[in-house]
Order: sequence, then structure tokens, then C-alpha cells
Amino acid sequence: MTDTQDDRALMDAVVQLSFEVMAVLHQVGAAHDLSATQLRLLGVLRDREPRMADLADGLGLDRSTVSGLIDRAAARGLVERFPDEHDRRSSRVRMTAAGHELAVPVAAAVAERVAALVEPLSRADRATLRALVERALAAW
Amino acid sequence: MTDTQDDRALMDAVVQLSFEVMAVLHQVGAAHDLSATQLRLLGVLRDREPRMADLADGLGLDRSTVSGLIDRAAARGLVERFPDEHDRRSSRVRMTAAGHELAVPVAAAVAERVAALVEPLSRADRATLRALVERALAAW
DNA sequence: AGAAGTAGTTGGTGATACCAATCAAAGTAG
DNA sequence: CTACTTTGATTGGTATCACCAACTACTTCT
Repeated sequence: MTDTQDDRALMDAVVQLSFEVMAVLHQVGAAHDLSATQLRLLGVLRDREPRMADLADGLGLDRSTVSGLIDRAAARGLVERFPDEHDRRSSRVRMTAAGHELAVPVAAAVAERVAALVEPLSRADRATLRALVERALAAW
Repeated sequence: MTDTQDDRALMDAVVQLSFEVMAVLHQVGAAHDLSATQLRLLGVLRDREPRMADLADGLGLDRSTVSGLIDRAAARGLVERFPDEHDRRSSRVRMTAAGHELAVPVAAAVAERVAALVEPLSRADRATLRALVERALAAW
């Protein structure tokens, strides 16, 4: 059983943290002319070459939204579509070399800014935080 | 000094958590015909009656963005503008009774969903998580 | 009083995201 | 093997969000 006041305080803290993190993503993205969604896209494509439908499912977005997203990213040369071997209806998506080249410094910048966000915590506390968050996420 | 791999892992965890939380906000908001930004707006106005400029600063948004935001929220009867006593240029904003009535169940729904997100953690771990996040946020 | 700065809105643009409709390809009956 | 249904992806249409530049109204500074 969870206590209602504790729920509230935890919610406030976690929601506020999330807004801070999203603000960081916006800022870092803007510095490279990328939206937060495109940032996320590059993150997902870092080690995957999914079909459009998988991408939409993974991002929790409508397929038509992902179509436009990939259109714009492809127009910039960051990603490319290629046909699926087993299903001729499907397009799959992968990052281009240019996409990877952009993703590396962007990820570094985000890591740096997030590190700054948790900098007031001691090294041990940061390790604890990371472990707790990872454990919560592991179970959905 | 922070270690680069630890930075990466912490970044991944925190960013992923943030996207999960934003997804929750989107879903809860959608269930009440509110965007994540409007949700945030209601949160900010819960105990404040700021001027437009303060609101824009607090949300980290352009003033013109906030104008439109308040226009739409006011059209729905959730908030209202009222003149500032000391400066006739300023509009201040407050929630209406209808706004408060909507904010209560929405906050409860968000708290419930966030609680579900951290439900795999023990009660003690949740308290630790909350303390760590609050401490990180307290120092910006 | 006049100049400079601040508060807020308006108009214009682009990105995000949805839904409904459409087309092509695959899968499932009968 | 043909007909029905499902699935993958795109297109067109709409609303919101967010920015910038320009503008009006009011304050403050000199």
C-alpha cells in the first residue's frame, strides 16, 4: 500500500525532474537544429534498423507521425529508408553516416548536461539513483 | 570527477524515465483533452496567480507562446485573465473554479500512474529515490 | 517632457501529432 | 485459386505548440 502524500511528493519530484530533462533535450537539440523527438529518434536508431511500424510502436507515436518524422530526417540526410527483405510492404529505417556523426556529439552534450543536473549529488548517491531508476524501468 | 561510462548510463536511465513520465502526462492529459503543456500550466497555477511574463519565465516559454496557451485555456473556461493592480500593462492569470475541478482528478491520475511506474521499488527505495531527486532539483 | 525599456498581443512559419482515407502487399478463407 | 480481411505505409486535413518579428500600450529613466 502506498501513502497518498508520499505519492504526491514523489510525483512532484519525478515530474519536475522530467520537465528539467526535457528542457535539456530541447536546448541541446536546438543547438544542433533538432527537436526533442528527433533526438529520441537518433537514440533509438543508434543500434537498430527497424521497420516503420516498429518505430512507431517503440516511440508510442502514430505511424503517420513517424512518416513525417523520417521524411524530415531523411531530407537532412540523417537517416534513410530501405526495403525489407521479407515483406515488400515494409520500409525499414537506418541512420546514415552523417546521422551517426551528429548523434555522437549530441549524446555527449546530453550526458554532460544531465551530469550537471545531478552534480549536487555525491558519486555514491548518483550510483544509487541510477540503480533505482534502472530497476523501476526494467519492470516497465 | 565523473566517469564517462557512468555518465552515459545515468543519462540513459534518467532520459528514458523522463520519456516514460512525459508519455504518462500525454496520456492522462489526452484523457481530459489537455496537452502536456496545459497540464503543466494547471500545475503551476495551482497555487499562484502570476503575470504573463512570470508565467513565460517559469515555463521557459516565449511570451507569445503563453499568450496562445492562455487564450485556449481561457476559451475552455479553465483560467481567466485579470488586471494587475500596480501595472496597467500587465495581465495576471488565475485558475477558475472549473480549472481547479479539472486539476484535482488530473493530478490524482498522474500521481497514480507515476506510482505505478515506481511500483517495482520497495517503499524504502521509493523514499530514497524521492530524496535524491528532490536534492538534485533543489540546487537547480 | 522625451527617450528608452517592459508587458502583452498579433501575424507568420515550421514542427509535432492526431485521425480518416487510401493503396499495395500478405495472409486467410472457402 | 479467387475473395475477404488484415497489415504496412503514406497522404491530406486539422489543431496545438513554439518560435521570431513587429506592434501597441504603459512605465521608468534622464
